[in-house]
Amino acid sequence: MPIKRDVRRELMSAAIGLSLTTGFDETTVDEIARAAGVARRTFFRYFRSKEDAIFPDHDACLRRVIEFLEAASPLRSPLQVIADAAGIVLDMYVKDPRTAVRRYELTRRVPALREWEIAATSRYQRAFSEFMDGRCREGDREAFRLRHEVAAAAVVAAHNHVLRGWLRAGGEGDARAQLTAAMTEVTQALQAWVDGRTTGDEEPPDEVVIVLTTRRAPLWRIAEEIETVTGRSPS
Amino acid sequence: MPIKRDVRRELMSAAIGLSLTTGFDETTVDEIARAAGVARRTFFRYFRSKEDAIFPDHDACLRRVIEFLEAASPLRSPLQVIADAAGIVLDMYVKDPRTAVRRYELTRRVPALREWEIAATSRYQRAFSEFMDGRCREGDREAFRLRHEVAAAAVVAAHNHVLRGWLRAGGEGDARAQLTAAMTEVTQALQAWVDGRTTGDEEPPDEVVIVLTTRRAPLWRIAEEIETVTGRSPS
DNA sequence: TTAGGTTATGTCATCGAGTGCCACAGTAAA
DNA sequence: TTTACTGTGGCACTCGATGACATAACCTAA
Repeated sequence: MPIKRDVRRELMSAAIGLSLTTGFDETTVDEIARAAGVARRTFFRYFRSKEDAIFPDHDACLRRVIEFLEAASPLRSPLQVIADAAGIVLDMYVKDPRTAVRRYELTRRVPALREWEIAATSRYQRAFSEFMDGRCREGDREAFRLRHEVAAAAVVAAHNHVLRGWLRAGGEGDARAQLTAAMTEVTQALQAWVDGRTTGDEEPPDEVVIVLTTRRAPLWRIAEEIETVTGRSPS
Repeated sequence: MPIKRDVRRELMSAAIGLSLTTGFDETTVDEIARAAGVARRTFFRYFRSKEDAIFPDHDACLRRVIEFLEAASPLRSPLQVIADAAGIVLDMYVKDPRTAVRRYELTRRVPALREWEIAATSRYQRAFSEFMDGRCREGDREAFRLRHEVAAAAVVAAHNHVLRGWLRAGGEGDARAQLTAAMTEVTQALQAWVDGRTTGDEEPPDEVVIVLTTRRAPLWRIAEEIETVTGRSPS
């Protein structure tokens, strides 16, 4: 039984390799197909375009991201969820550092590829933004859309920041840890605004008082309890 | 003396018009050129590609934005400066609402155009980010790059939010005022973090939620109740 | 095993975007 | 007028991308 060749993988590898040595524009689809041992027409059965062959995993990754978002618990903060979802994208790069770094070399040199990747990341951004819309109370949706779009853009920007740093370092270092750190910064900076806890007009922060009681308890009893706990009388 | 025709403008107009009626992919460069009364070869002397003919002003606008950034007073907050710079981009659309709306129709229908525009806006974003880097003390640059990239992404996202809203409304309404309002929100939410006044260590102010329940109630029931009352899920 | 169907691949033809090269016309300067 | 420059048209060519059709490989059921 002959081992089934991974034609798709071989085409991608040939596309990246030839583009790195000869240049992306200078490499024809014919050459890529021949290097992978298939016909030119077959190339276009695996990839929609020549650029597509350089980033073959974004489609599948986007699907995984959307699944992740849909499966996320409604109890979690939407901002935290999309910050986690960015980790799925990062993983796609991290799991094959060698290819990722080679690709990075290419995208730095070829504008067409840079724009292709920007378009790809914009799809994640859109998915993030729509997810946050969906997790929002319907009546608030319009009012919060700006915050959702900004939050999605911020998370994608933070992801790209970490990714580029890791790629510039040659694929060395703990990208996941760096992503976590970056996301912590971003979410802390944005969480309150995204949640609508700050309107920009800024009331002083309230203090949390948790009272455990029963529905039968009379009001004066609750007041008494709050007073002893907080040291002042509830207003 | 014959009035010199604005061939570039006529080509753009023909490209948008024909694409709206016949479809962008279905319209050939031949047809666009003929509609503008020039030869096919001339088209490519004015535009690098067919997509370029739909958005002919982004190149000049990006140059204006960069000039504005370089001319901005170093005394002003960089975040405020890029928020203002976004106004230059918005103005490009607003000064010709009719064309802007027609273009919007096109970008919604043609993925290639959507991606072209996303690539264009990413150039503004990059300019914003690099500007903030440049206005930063050299030693802080690395530490602040994440914040700069996030801030640039946030400003661009806010701009796009306002722009899309205005376009969906058919080019009616005071887009500039809406942009100012959106930028006020965004800058207030980000200013402290971008300036490094907060390190992200402190907690955002919490909101008071008082839950009256019984000790017997299961956790999911409480979560459900909080969600319906506050409109969002507890984290 | 064979027949029948499905899937992956190859061949061929065609369209159209984008580019290089050369020619020509109008215009301004010498 | 000659010279030089600029805008334009015509032509040919490459190559990305797609559709139509043929063929080979594989799987399944009888």
